[in-house]
Amino acid sequence: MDGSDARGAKRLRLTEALADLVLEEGLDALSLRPAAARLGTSDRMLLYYFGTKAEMLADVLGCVVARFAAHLAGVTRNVRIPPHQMVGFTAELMTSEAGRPYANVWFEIAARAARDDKIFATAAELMAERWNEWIVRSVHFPAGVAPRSAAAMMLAIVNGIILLDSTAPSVAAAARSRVQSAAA
Amino acid sequence: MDGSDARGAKRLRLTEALADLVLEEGLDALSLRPAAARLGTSDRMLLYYFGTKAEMLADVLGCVVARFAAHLAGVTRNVRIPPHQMVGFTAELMTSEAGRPYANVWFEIAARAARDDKIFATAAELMAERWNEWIVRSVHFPAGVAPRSAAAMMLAIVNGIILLDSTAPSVAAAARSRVQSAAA
DNA sequence: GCCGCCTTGTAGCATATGCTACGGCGTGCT
DNA sequence: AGCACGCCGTAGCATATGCTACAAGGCGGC
Repeated sequence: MDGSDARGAKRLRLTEALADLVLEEGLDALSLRPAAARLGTSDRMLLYYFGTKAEMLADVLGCVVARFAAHLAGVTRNVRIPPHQMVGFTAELMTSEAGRPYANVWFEIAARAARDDKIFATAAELMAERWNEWIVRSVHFPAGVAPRSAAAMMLAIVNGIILLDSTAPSVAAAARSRVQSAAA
Repeated sequence: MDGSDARGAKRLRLTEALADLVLEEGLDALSLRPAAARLGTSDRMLLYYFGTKAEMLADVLGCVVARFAAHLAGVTRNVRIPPHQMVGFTAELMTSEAGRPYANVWFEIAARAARDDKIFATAAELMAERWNEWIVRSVHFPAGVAPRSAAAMMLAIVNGIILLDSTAPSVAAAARSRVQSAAA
């Protein structure tokens, strides 16, 4: 019984290891031979366990999204964040050392999703959805506002800030200062 | 005189054509042989005029950024947009048929800039900077607000919205509705 | 012991990619 | 006419990439 499913177990372990790799080096690190070398195996094995690179990619993306959701959930375990602090809080979270890897792959996934790449599109949608749900759960919205819409707005602002933060830090800093004053 | 600089002129024409290509198909379309085929020449010629692929990339990115700035300027020629409409206006602009190509390459550039890719980093910074300057010029900010910071905040929100729009349309729609009500 | 299956290594293939070497063609200058 | 130089095509190289073919080793069941 364990022997029959050992393959699945190993596939999962490989997926986790590949997710580590992607989170610190980006999607380009998923080339079969280099990636396999990092894990101490061969491209031959990756194909054996995943069948095809596309399937491997799908598994790894799913893993990354799951980890991201778990990461978010872990940060706000039993904690509610006041609405006016959520944007700043999340922006800080995503630009911190722990959050940057997720932000970076998020950008890569989103960029490819924008070209009609189905596998990235589904991953991106899932990731954004999870992210938004997390905001809904972590913020206590005042009565009268639609949580999902308000959360989406916050998510958009956070996304914009971290995107600018990765490209034009001075512009991002200007935007952040604005968030500060708005929150006060 | 014209003969001596014919090379530079042709290089510029190639750059423009490559920019067209990139804007409609993405950065991956810049592989030498496929790109050259699209332009009716050979990879040999691209190397001849640009010297190296890296230089070609730099030229094309510069061209794309310049065109983007020109596009923005053209839309608001002699027009000022009220502050409370700028976010919605720009979001609409970038998700329109004319704007999407710019948004898509913007995401690609930003994603690569986030990994320490210098050439993309400089292009991304320039593009964000130009974008922000355009907002500063196109909006008449009330006295007492720092134009650059306010523009940066708007830019962040727009970025977030179009990013979500390309990945999770339903979330983006929720965010947009929020912008509408805030503007009213 | 032997057979069969799961796992894994070694080679190889077909294609793609950036770049180079070499040579031909035409134009303008002397 | 001859010659040099700018332009360009053909081949080729070295490497990378996804994937396949073949075979060897190991392990459990009969």
